[in-house]
Amino acid sequence: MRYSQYLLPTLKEVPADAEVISHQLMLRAGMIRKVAAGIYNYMPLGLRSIRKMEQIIREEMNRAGAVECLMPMANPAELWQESGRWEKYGKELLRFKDRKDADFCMGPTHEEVVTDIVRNTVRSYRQLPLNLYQIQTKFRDEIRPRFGLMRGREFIMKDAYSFDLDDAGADISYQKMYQAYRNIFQRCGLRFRAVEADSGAIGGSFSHEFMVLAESGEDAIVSCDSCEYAANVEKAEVLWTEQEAVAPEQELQLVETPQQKTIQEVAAFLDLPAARLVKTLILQTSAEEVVAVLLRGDRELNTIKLANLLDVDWVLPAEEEVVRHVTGAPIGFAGPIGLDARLIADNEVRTMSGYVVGGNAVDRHYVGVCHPRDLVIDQFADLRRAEQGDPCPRCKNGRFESWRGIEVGHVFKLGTKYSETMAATVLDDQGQSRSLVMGCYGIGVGRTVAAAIEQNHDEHGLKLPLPLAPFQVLVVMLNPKDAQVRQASEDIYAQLLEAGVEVLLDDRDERPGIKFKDADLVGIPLRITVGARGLQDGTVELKIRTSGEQSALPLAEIVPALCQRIAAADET
RNA sequence: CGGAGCGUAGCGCAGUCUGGUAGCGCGCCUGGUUUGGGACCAGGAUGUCGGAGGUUCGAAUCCUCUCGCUCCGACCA
Repeated sequence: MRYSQYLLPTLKEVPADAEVISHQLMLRAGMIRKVAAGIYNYMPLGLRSIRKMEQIIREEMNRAGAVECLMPMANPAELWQESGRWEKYGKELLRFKDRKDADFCMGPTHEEVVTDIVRNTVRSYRQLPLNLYQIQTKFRDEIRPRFGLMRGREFIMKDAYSFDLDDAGADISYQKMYQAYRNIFQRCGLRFRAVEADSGAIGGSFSHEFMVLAESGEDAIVSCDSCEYAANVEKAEVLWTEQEAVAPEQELQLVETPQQKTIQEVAAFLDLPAARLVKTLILQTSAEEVVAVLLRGDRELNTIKLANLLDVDWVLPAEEEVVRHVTGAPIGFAGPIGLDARLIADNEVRTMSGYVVGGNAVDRHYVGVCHPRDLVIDQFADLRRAEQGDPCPRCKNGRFESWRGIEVGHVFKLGTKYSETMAATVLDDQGQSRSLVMGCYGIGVGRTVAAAIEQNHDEHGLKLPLPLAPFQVLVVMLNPKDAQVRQASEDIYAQLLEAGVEVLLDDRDERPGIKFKDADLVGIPLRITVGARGLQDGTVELKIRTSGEQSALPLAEIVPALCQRIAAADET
């Protein structure tokens, strides 16, 4: 491709509404342009990277035995009503009517449609297992789209759905996808972790998220420094080992703590570490129950663990009135003694004694608190958020490291949720009708490219790894008016094209500085500079974008050298 | 949906408090000089000041409504 004929609108300045680096760079490098909130044009350069990503996914999915198809973006309401999600999905589902006033939605995911395909076409267990996937544009009317392609409303996603006769088969399908995903992200040259995840409202027994490690990630994850265990902090278990309760040594005392509300304030006022305090969180659940949770003062509640424990959809901090009602005091002095609510404590509180809690009265706290002497705790459970340094719940030797991650893929074992409600059954070898056991597997295509940029850039621009780079080679024709330079550049360009290399020739009539700056910004991995200076002694310059390494090579050697590098990268 | 902020040239912004008929940098166009890291000189084009209504002799500026966008939070198979 010739730059002079291409559309590659680079920006010198950082667009004001781009927050994260990948968004800024994708705009500046002319890869994407915003059309509306969370909706983007994929400009020629951006599309090339997207296509590269898609191709890697396609190859690995096919290799894993999945079959590509393409489902419609416009989904009829009937299918969604049948699964019950027409009502449940809420405003994120973009709904519209056709000319006959029939209800439709833009597909945010395709369980319903794919289940419909399979129930209409698959009758026998002999047709199983089946894994159908598509690479397609999805629409979710996100409350808050942000970060460019990272969280758009319209976005390209690869979604796959597996169908098996039984659980054992579904587990095999799941493992295949898990491995395919590892291959995909490895081939992209990304640093990532596959983490255990909360399976959320969709239910199901297992679920892994594929997280690209990046500071700007929206998810917090922990991984063991000595074994394979890694998990989203929403899910990460906290190891608790049975210990003898420490005998109470102190007497219960109610002390004055004027104006001391927060854990930090109370700890400082009493001159105790926060770990000697126990905080009492008053929470409301979606089942309209009020519960009190006890946690060591320096810990944080994992609300998902609590919601799962209580089997409710959500828990939220109670409103001020509710807190006043159950504690008899304003926010900041809640304590478990004499409290009118169910008391649940984190495991860690089991062996604590002689601690400090709120007094359920203004400016009062109890010190020297011990259970069960002073209060009765209804239940103990793993409720706190895992932290860096916590011992690993699997191998018990390692410690947690913590990371920020960008969720680029998710594999789920779905079970029979959709096949049952939508009557997707096959006959087994006994002639019995059985509900299919499903799995679903998503990869955010644009998000993965964005994540790759988060992980691969410097102050000058993109440093995309070769497999995702829009072009493999950039030939910079320094002065197109110099006949020799033009001829040499054209020769190299023609030879690279001939060799099947993806090459961009910068034949613009621009000053060298502009060409170099754009080259760094766009970040094509291999850059050849053809200038009068080098040609004098028959050489051109090769610069590797990622390493910065530069070398002068004789004209005759440059094309073979490039081909060799590209071939070498393909093998890894 | 709660909180905060922003809409002025293609992009980044000033001007708004204190009303007087719109400006800067980059980019763009023309000519010339330049050509290995975002050149220089000369000339030029570009705006319903997000929209509607109001106040006023006069509104980018004040008031009301509205639309869009961004950030924080909640939310997120």
